[in-house]
Amino acid sequence: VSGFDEHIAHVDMDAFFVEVERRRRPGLRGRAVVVGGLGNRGVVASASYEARRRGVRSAMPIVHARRLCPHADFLPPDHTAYREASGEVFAVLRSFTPVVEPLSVDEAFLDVSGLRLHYPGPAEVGEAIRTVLREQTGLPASVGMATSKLIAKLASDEAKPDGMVVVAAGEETAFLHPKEVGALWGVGEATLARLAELGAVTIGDLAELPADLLQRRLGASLGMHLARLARADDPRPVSTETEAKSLSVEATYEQDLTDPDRIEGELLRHADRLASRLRRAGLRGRTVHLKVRLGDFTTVTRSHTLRTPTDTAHVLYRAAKALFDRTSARGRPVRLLGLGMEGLEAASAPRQLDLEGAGWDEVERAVDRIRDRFGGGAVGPARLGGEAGGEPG
DNA sequence: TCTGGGGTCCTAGGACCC
DNA sequence: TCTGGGGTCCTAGGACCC
Repeated sequence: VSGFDEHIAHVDMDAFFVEVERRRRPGLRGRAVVVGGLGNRGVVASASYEARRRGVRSAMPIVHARRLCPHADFLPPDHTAYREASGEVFAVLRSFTPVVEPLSVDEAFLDVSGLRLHYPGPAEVGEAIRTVLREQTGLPASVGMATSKLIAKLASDEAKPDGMVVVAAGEETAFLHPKEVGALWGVGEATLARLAELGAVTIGDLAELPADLLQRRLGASLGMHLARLARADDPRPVSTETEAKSLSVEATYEQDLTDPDRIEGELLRHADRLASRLRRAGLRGRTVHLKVRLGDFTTVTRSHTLRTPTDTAHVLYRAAKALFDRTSARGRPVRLLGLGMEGLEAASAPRQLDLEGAGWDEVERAVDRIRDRFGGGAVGPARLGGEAGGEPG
């Protein structure tokens, strides 16, 4: 006997940020722990299962979490530590197979077909992944094993926390149909409401609806996608393609901004951070996006496509200011400012001479070198008065 | 309770070209 | 003088995910 059909693994780290904190602060074990922005406008990024038992959830306002669970330890996020731990996790996953598709810092699909001859069955593969992750990183993970991405992902949900679930070939529909439509990847609040209007509560209900009806109500793409998923029809392969399509930075302010000088200063700071990240990634971008959220939470975006791709703060800042002037946000309270870039290409790609931005590339590349040697705060735009600039470390 | 930050993908209208 | 259909690019907004 050799081989098995359940060759797709979905690996999902349990309460990832919390567990990374516990790894270096064992005193946090067994306690309710919440990681998230600590300001008045912060939300929960990760909650331990002790806190979840009290009703704390991801994306919940932190003030709400404090009310539900006042005795929890509340920690600010340390993204540098999480990025590093994520690197350890992915190194372990790639020691099993090169066919790894990252979904986020703490989640991935693996195609383990290549391990068929080395393990008696999918359960042994799943448990081996969990065991090695635990040994090498000290972090708990849940694993789902199945014949498709759709079912493997739902299986890992069921395995949580710190467990493993195999859905055997042939059992997909029986596993899938009793679940609620909201369990499907891609069904959020808005789609849930529309499906409820159609009388679809479970995935089994959804499978009864004709695809063309779903397409009319949900759009061509999502409608067809859901019609197929509900029938357990999911041939998507595990893909190792990971090229970034966009890069962005944004910030929500403790108090809404109204001072135009302050707003320009923040746009400059964003331009500087974004340009720095682009250069570090060896990328240039063509389309600049500005995002402005006003005090009443309405959000407007403006974008502009440059003639020539750029990675300089100078060009980004000029574009950002011009875009802001097109929003009618001037004089109104600003809750959030974001700056993004898409239409990315490798910085090594041949480029036309851009006279307007000429000269700035070299200046800013020199800034990068100084930051690499002396740290992110060593040098920045004069307007910022030395209080910020660049990426940490 | 009052809503983060970093992403991906989709829709739809208008411009422009063939 | 009035009118095709398709393709691509740009822009704005929205849904969704972790």
